Amino acid sequence: MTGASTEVSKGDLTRRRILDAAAAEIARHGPAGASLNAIAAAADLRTGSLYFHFASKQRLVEAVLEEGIRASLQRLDAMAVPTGTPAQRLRAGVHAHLRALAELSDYAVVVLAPPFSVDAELDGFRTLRREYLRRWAGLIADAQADGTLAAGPEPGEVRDLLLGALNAAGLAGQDPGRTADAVFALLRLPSGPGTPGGGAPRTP
Amino acid sequence: MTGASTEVSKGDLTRRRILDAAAAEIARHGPAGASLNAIAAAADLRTGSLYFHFASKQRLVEAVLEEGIRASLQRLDAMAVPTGTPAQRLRAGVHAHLRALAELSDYAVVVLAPPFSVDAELDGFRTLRREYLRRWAGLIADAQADGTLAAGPEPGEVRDLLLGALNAAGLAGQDPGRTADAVFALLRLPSGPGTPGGGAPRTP
DNA sequence: GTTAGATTCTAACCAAAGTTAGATCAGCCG
DNA sequence: CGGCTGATCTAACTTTGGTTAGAATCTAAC
Repeated sequence: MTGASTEVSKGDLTRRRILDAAAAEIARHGPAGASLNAIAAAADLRTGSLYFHFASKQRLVEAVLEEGIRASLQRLDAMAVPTGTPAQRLRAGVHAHLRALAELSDYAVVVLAPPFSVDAELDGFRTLRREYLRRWAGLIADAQADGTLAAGPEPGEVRDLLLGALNAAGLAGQDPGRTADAVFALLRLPSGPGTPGGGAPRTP
Repeated sequence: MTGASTEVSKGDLTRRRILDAAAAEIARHGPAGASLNAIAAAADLRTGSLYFHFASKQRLVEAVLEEGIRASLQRLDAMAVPTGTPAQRLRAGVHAHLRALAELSDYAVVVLAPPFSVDAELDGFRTLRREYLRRWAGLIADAQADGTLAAGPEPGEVRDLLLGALNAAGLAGQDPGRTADAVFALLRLPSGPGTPGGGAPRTP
């Protein structure tokens, strides 16, 4: 082998470059519209070279999807930890999702564009996505039990509505802080002691 | 000419068939992923025959977009007429949007999938879409002035959130009535005398 | 039944996209 | 130094997709 096991090899670097380029291209033109030529050019490579890192275009797309969900889930985990009241955790979740949207823009767009399903989605992606949705349903169920959210509709239903709203705002390039405030105001969430005043919580 | 002017000619029929097929294909695979071969096959035609009805694939896609927005706007007009309280009109608008989503499924998906912008969108489409959004911003502004919705955030911002939520539910295949009820509950909209109990208003 | 126009099919053409095989080059290890 | 492995490039091939030109068919009027 080349280099110590803990080091990032040269290949890992370009692999990342390819993923970034692919995410950008897919976000702009959809999975089908993203050409390997364009991706390779953006990654400063020749088209054929992509095949050293990914077995096929399909695999590359799947890798982008998986990466997007993975990073989103990670952010959700970091912010919506099981501490505080249901309302606080819900607010934290909203902030996490919006931040993921803003920071991973290209990856996030790809992940949450539901209409165009990539056929034969990777198992890893499905699993992570399911996990992400499950996590959210939990947050919502707690908020409903608590009276923070209306108790009528199913948690999964509410989750779809809420994430749909957040995604739309995120894709439109809205400021995460503003969007969060708007959502909380519309839902009439108490701006409790958890997150002050409405601004986004600080995180390094 | 063939046939009286008020009759639907044979060509008009197949034109419609092509549009339907194209909408379905685009909804499933995105504009770039929808191939003329697949569209023609679904419309029971040979690929070349499409060009008698549409000058290019681009034009066909534009026609689908325009058709989708046109039908949506028409439904909104029919239901959210300027009568009743802001809350009632808002509720009517929600129902209209959800019904459009359910009834025009393929066309609607195409219209509201924002991530993948069709380059060089047709002017007619842009105009109609703008009008649709303007209409909604009006509904929301009235509801905010009325106290029905929180007054803080901009109407356009709220509209994006609301439509995003509705679209997500609609794309997921949720029942329009259930979704409407859920939305109203979350927003704590008064279930006033306008639309009874929460069910979707009847319309032939 | 003939004719004109509308509609569809056939059969190509061309460009672009995904894919592959082999050559090339750089860096490390012995 | 000499060879091995990782990484990239080059140059092709194959398929698919959009597009076009002209033949063929159908429909409706005369």
